[in-house]
Amino acid sequence: MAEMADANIEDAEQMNKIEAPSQTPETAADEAKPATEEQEEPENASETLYIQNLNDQVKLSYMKTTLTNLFRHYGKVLDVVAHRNVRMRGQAFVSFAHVDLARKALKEVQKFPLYGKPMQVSYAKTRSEAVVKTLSPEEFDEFHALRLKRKKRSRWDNPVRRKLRLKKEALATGAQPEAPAPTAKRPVVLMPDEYLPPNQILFVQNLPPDITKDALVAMFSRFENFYEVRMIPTKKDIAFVEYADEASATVAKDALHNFKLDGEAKIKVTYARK
DNA sequence: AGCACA
Repeated sequence: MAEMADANIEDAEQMNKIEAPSQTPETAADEAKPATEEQEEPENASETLYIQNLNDQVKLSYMKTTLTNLFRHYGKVLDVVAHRNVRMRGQAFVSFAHVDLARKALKEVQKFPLYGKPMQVSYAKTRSEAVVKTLSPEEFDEFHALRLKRKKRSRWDNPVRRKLRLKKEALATGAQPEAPAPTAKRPVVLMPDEYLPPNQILFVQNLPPDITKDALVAMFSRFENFYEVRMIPTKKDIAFVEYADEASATVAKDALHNFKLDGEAKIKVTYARK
């Protein structure tokens, strides 16, 4: 346990040597510090991570769940906040109870390609409500006592909002299993098929089990730049269909996704995992 | 690019 912590600190220092922003001393005292001093963590570290470059095609609730699951590897996730308005889309705030957890998460998840886009992770500029609430309940209560006095039945305190808020609080403080220390350098998140990045290979699911390869070829070769259909002997309800390029695959995918083969169940056509 | 929640 102690050894692990030490190893992490070393890692953090090595990372800083490569990636830490250049120091800009603000006072003469800072400037006078010996240059031999060890690299320090950036001073802007926060319990909350600010994430940019998220795929805004992904439904917000889905994105929040994914982020919660992704980041719970590093400690209890207090809250995930994201909005879809113009200014805020593609961004999210993920809160932990300790800066150390955030630091480790930042380091390991940086550039992680979520839904096809590398996450850009930094620290939030201000403290999150969820963090204040857990780390300094008095401060939180004081703030809210004031608010409630001012706006008894405002748009932030009507029954609908209240229900939403309670749900959110349940999520923030809720019983998330204590996460074990991460073992892999990169976290493993299973991407839903629908959100996989483009691929010249398509993944076809929910095929009727008696479908023949010829039937599939007939169906998919109607689209330009078709290359081949591959089936798996043991799994008869799925197939892979390859095209010469992503654009061609995309045309076929869009045309055939949810297509009813026997007037029966719809087939599912998505990009294959790379 | 863009730092919210209260």
